Amino acid sequence: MVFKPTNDLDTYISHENTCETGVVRSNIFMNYIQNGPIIKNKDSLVSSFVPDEIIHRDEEIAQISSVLAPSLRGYQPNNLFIYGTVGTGKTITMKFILSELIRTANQNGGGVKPIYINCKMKRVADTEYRLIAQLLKEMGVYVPDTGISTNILYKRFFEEIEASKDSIFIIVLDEIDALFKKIGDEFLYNLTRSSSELENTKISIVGITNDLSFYDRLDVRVKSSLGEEEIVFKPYNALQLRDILLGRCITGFSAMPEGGVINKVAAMAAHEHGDARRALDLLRVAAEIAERFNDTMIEERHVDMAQDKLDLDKTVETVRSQPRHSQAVLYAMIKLHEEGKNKNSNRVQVQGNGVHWADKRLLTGDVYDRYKSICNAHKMPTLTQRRVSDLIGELDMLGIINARVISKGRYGRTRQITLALSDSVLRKTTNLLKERFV
DNA sequence: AGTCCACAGGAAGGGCAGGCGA
DNA sequence: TCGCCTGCCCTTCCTGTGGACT
Repeated sequence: MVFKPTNDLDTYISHENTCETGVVRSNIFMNYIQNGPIIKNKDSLVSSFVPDEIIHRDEEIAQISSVLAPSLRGYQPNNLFIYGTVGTGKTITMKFILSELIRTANQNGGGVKPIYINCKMKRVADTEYRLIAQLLKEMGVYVPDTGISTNILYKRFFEEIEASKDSIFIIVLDEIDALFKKIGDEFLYNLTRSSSELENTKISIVGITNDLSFYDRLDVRVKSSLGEEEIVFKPYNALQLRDILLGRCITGFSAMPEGGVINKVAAMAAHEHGDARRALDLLRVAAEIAERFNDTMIEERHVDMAQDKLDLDKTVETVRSQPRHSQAVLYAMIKLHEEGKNKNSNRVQVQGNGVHWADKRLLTGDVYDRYKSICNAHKMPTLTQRRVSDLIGELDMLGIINARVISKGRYGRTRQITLALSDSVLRKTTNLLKERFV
């Protein structure tokens, strides 16, 4: 059988790693070498890549630079908060500015020490202890993962800071809202209050967040000790996204995409709140798919397939990495969803138009009952409803389900749950969970 | 207006694994 | 080795909620 490229993602995936005979060939990489890749420099096609020039962010760069510039003269910059939705270039702009700041500081004798930490990284800075430990690690100080009290850790941290005489530390906390959600704002208070007592060095904090209401939720005493400045990054529009993509195409591809590809990717990403990260992911995956099809150019159909693949990969991987009980809860929802669908389709056949098409909304109590029966069938201990309620909340936060609290009057308050998965993603997820719970 | 239901969700604490320091 | 510290996962207890029902 000769495999012809199609627009069907399942066909693509199922043939992704096979050959005509199903026998593994010894020259499996030959096609890649012979046909020549579309991708010239993959690094420049990922969202974390910091290019030499940041476009469409001149105003923001000027604003942030003016806030941080006093550090070059030995003065403490104001604390700064940067807001903006996902993929608006906050992180990349900040990293660009930090590299420029270091370069300029080095030319002028040093003294500025930026530390960048992503607070969303699991087991890196998702607790107060880990945050301070990570700050110390960034300063070259070994810290054990556990075993030391947080107070002692703070003490060590400020001792290290003080030892760096006449320096200005700029601590950039990316996704600071994630840390705030976990541990509150005490760490901000501790950092700002203690830093005001330092004699030889100074600390400034730059918080980056997607949450525009973040500052409003801080405690009053934290707000007063922060005394912050704020900058909001607006979403990119389709034209700006197109410019960004064109820039990355030049550095990333040896063959430019087909005519409408860039516009299509830009339009799709602009539709998703001007998300440049999504635009780059789409373009990169489309290029990878085109290469695997041995095509010489990225076409619009590759972009459509990339869109499906990104959604699929993200969700299935998320489900795969969940704890077993979370998977059991999700499996309970999928089973109830399937049964509801079948039941209603039968009823439609029997009763004609008298019954509405599948009511796919599930309730917490039903999900919990089914979850318990799945646990019993697999000899797993059952978690309490309280805990399962939290797991449902986590699945909601991950975007796998939509859960909304409703009141059914005297029949109580509950969560109304719907699956937030497309058909192809649901199929893959169901297969994955069936393997775990057969 | 008061009652009731089926939870939601906050707070507190238990048990566990693992590291540090005396 | 032991006590103390941590994070993590979990349970128990409790109060709050909001719309239907009486």
